[in-house]
Amino acid sequence: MPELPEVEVTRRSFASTIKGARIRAVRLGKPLRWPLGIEPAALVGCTVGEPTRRGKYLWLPLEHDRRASGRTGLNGMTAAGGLLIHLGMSGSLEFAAAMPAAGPHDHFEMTTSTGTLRLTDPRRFGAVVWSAALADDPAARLLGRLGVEPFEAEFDGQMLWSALKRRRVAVKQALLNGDIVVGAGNIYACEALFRAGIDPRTRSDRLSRARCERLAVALRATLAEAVDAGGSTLRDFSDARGRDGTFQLQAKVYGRAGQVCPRCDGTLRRIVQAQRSTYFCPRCQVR
DNA sequence: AATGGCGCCTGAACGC
DNA sequence: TGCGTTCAGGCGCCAT
Repeated sequence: MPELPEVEVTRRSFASTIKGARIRAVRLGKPLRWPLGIEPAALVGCTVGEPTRRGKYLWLPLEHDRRASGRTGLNGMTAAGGLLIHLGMSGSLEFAAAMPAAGPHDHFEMTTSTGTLRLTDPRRFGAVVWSAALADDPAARLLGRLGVEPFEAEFDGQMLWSALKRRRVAVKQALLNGDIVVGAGNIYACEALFRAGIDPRTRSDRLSRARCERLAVALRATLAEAVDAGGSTLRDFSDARGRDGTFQLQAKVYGRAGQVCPRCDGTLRRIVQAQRSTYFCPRCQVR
């Protein structure tokens, strides 16, 4: 499931090769979570800038190219702005010079001068949305509720503590919410809490400042290690060059109910919080 | 403002 | 073999 590491790994795998590419054609498959918001033909002729990431979203800036002639959109206009991309639950991007024929789960495809970018997303929780600017709607509305980036200096134990002390939900849910700090989905929230020795059921406002410090460090380290491992490939994630991730092999608790805790020899458990599986060690993760 | 629950989707795994 | 059920979970949205 694409969380911050998978999105970042994907970004790095095609950022430099797509930068500067001229869009030649855009085709859509079945509807994704939200409509594109612009005529696909209006994107033709734009040049793709450097892809960036915010939380689990990717932003592909599009620029006008003054030298461009040829195809234009409605009223002779081409679209600048950019594309906000979310991989949802089952999405992955591929960018390649030669692309096999589109399959039934390929729902967005953009042919450019240096290769084709394709979004494959069987469950269609993902989205590709055009926005005139990152600061304008719809991008602004989608990104507006997001918390801080975990690798920014602004995110630290103090900041986490002051945000959590106003919440009463379980700390696992607070992490998943993404309005305090972005990036952790179910896998990395579980792993970070294990690393910090914190019971995922702990009420957010009951965590001491020192434990928030540990959690902030643990979350950062977990996400960084996952990026280094190329993300987690549980089923079908791979980066834009088709490379699988390996973090699932070094996960300490996720998906390991019944196994021995790698730290204390207790038995790992699976519980359900907010209709989602939580994996943890009831012995060495304390409230 | 914070919180809990719902719905969107499809494929895999499972029980009968 | 075939069918129905459950599960996977990101996240906007709604009601409370």
